[in-house]
Amino acid sequence: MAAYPESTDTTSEMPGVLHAGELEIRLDEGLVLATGQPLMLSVREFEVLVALARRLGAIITRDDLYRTVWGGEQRPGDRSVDVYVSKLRSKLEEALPDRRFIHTHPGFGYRFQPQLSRNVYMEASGG
Amino acid sequence: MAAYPESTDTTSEMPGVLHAGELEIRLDEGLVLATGQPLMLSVREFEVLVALARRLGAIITRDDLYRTVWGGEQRPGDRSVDVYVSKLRSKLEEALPDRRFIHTHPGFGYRFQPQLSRNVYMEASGG
DNA sequence: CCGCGACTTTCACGGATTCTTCACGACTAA
DNA sequence: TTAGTCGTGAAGAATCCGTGAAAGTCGCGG
Repeated sequence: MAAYPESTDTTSEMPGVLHAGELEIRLDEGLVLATGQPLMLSVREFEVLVALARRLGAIITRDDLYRTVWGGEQRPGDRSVDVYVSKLRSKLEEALPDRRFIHTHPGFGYRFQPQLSRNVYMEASGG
Repeated sequence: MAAYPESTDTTSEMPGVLHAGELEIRLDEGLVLATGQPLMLSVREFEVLVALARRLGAIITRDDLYRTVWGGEQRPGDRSVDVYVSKLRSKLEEALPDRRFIHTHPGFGYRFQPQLSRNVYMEASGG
C-alpha cells in the first residue's frame, strides 16, 4: 500500500485546499495565501509548491519532482528544479521571514515542512 | 507489553521502513526520523545506518560493512567504515542523547542495537 | 510584422557540503 | 615495551547546491 497519497484518490474527499503552517494552498484557484496575504506565484512555482506540499515531511528527489511538475525524464545536468525551488524559497521567505518550508537533503532531494527559522532559537555553540 | 518494537523483521519481505527504538528509517526516501524529528544524514551515513539496522543485534565486520556500502573489497588500512560510524554516532547521539545504537566489538566489528545509555545515571560523579 | 513584458529554460560561478585519506592519541593484549 | 585496534579531528579533492543573469518561448497590442 502507498505510504503517501501521491495519486489523486478523490473517492473519499478532495481537499481543494492544502494547509502548511501559515500557508493556504488553494489547488483549484492556483492561489496561495500566507497569513491571508496572496502570493504572486507563476504557474511553475505553484506547481512545484503543490508537488512538495502534497508530500509534507517526505524527502522528494529531484527526479521525482521533475516528473511530477514537468513530466518526462530529467536530462542529466538539468537544474530547473533547483532554480524553481530557489524562486519559491525567495517568495516564501519574503512573505514569512521566520518560517522555513523547503529543506535540502544533500544527495537525496528536498523536504517540505514548515519550521521556525533557526535564528528564533538561541542554540549554544556546542549544540 | 514492550515499549518499543526492538526487533526488525528482515526476513519476510522488503519493508519500506525500518524501526529501531525511536528511530524510523525510510529506505525509499533516504530519510531518518528520531522521535519524529528528521535527521540530516549524508548519503554515506544513511547507507551505513541502513546496513547496520538491517542486521539488528548481529555483529557485522568492517569488511562486510564495506562490501555492503562501498562495494568491492576494503584495502588494508582503510578506515572509511570507522570514520562513518563515528559520524553516525555523533548525529544519533545529538538527536537521542539517552540512547546508544552502535556498539563496538573490538576485533570483530560493530553491532547495531538500541540501548539506554548508561551515562544517564553516572554523568558527573565517577563510579 | 515588430516590440514588449512575463515567464521559462539554460548557463556559469562561487560557496557549501561531502568523501576520502591521513595522522595522532587512547586503549588493549601479550 | 611493542604491536594492533579503534575514535576522531582535519585537510584536500570531489561533488552538490544556490542563484544571478543570459537566452529562449509565448501571447498581446500597435
